[in-house]
Amino acid sequence: MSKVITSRQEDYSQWYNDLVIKGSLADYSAVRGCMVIKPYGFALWEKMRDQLDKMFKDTGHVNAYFPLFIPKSFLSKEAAHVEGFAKECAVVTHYRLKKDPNGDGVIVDPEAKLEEELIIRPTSETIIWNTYKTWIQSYRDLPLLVNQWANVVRWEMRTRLFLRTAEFLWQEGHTAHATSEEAVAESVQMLNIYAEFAEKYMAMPVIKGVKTESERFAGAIETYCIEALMQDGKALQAGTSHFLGQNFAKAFDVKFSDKDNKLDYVWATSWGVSTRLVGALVMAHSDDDGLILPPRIAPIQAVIVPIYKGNEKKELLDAKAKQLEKELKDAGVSVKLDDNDNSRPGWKFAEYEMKGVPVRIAIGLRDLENNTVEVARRDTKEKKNISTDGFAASITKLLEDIQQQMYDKALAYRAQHITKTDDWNDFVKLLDEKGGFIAAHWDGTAETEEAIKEKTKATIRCIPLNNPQEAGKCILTGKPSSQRVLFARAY
RNA sequence: CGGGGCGUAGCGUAGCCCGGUUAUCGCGCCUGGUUUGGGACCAGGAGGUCGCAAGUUCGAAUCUUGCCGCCCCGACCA
Repeated sequence: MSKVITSRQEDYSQWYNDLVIKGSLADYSAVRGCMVIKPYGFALWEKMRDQLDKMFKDTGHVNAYFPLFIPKSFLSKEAAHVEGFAKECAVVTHYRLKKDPNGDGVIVDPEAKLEEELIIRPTSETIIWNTYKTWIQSYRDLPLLVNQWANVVRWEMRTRLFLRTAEFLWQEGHTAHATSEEAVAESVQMLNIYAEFAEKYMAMPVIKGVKTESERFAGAIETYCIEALMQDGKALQAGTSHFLGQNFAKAFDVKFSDKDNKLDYVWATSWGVSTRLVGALVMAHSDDDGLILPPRIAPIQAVIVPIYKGNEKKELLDAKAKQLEKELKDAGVSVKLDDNDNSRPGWKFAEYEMKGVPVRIAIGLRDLENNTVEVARRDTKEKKNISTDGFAASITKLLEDIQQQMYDKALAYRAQHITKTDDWNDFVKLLDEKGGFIAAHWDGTAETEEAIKEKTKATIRCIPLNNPQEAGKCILTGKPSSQRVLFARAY
């Protein structure tokens, strides 16, 4: 027993850390607040990235790359934007080091001070809109649909692996449109893509909604979001899509001529998801034995473990295992045959459970005689023997079932954790004892939202899209309200 | 930045209160052998600036002071 995971009940935070570290997703690094994404964790991110990238391209977007550095003056051009990010920007002030004349090390060369300091991008709206100014002249240049995969830096006071690190990987889409309607439609389209990705691939149900003014992206007119629910009852924002109006076009003077040769500012969107999704995936599904990964995102979908006694029929067994591996590969399953002789089957079983591999296939001498294998699924721990006739089809079907059942389970959990209440004491009690989303009336003011946050640490996660309208009274102030909004404590 | 915890081999730790041979144990690692249907066993072996620095002392992992780093909780945020 070399790897022990803290149970969720004992310490949820520690459980999460254990999973990330012991599941080989990431390591702490020598840099405060930054992590090393290990190969297995990166493979997971790559699976997400590749799928999202395909979905972006299928909707007409193209990839590009903009600089890591942003001139300081750019950031101040959009007032709300600078306000939102100023507190967490890393700044480059010099471009050279030199030998320390008083010691062995190096020091910043005071002679090499930059004329204008550079900000490490916390997001790229400014550098991109500064560039778009030169790309856009006419309505024929629109829409401009660009995405970039990049790293960004936000100097957070307190960090958590994947959920909040000083540097993280993400994609940021930045689009320009001729009309407001078209830009809004783009924001909603991307929100739908995120939701589809979360639900179909990550098996993680999400609620689509809009943010209140105080939770809105700095510089946006409207922020759309998908909100997911974690197993400890806390909400997690899994993706955002912003309708930016003409704010950045005005700040960077990006105008276009329409068909009637009239000049107008262009309309913008931006949208992003990050490596935070890895953290969401971990917390949405996993258990006290390790990760549980949905088949469509799992780097390894099935692992084959041969079990032998000495060298008896070992060649036959090896041949059979290789044949099964090939059958799965041919069927498009990402499979690993673990015939490493250094660790024994029991160790391998535990290890692949830790890593969340959806399906484990064990084959031994008994199976060889019976033309069977033992198949174990990670999500339910269920084991059964199946025939090797139609093997690949059985496994493919099983992977689909697991994907579906993981989603259904998460959906059922969420359904049980959206609670309506109209009573303040009940509201507080629900937050403390049950968790999850609480659907309650709100008078629509930022003051009330802030007061609720101070009293309960719960924030308005979103106002769901197509939210039913219903007359009621604000949960805190009793003032009239026209709809319920979703409150939760959040990551 | 405040509160709490911690720093001893790759990982997890004992020893510290009450200073005294060669710093404990487990896992992992290396060599050889036996094993393999739920984290194997035997034998041998390698591996240490006890977080860093100064001080007290004949003598410091242990006492004193300062510093550094990490984790958890809170304020900030995705």
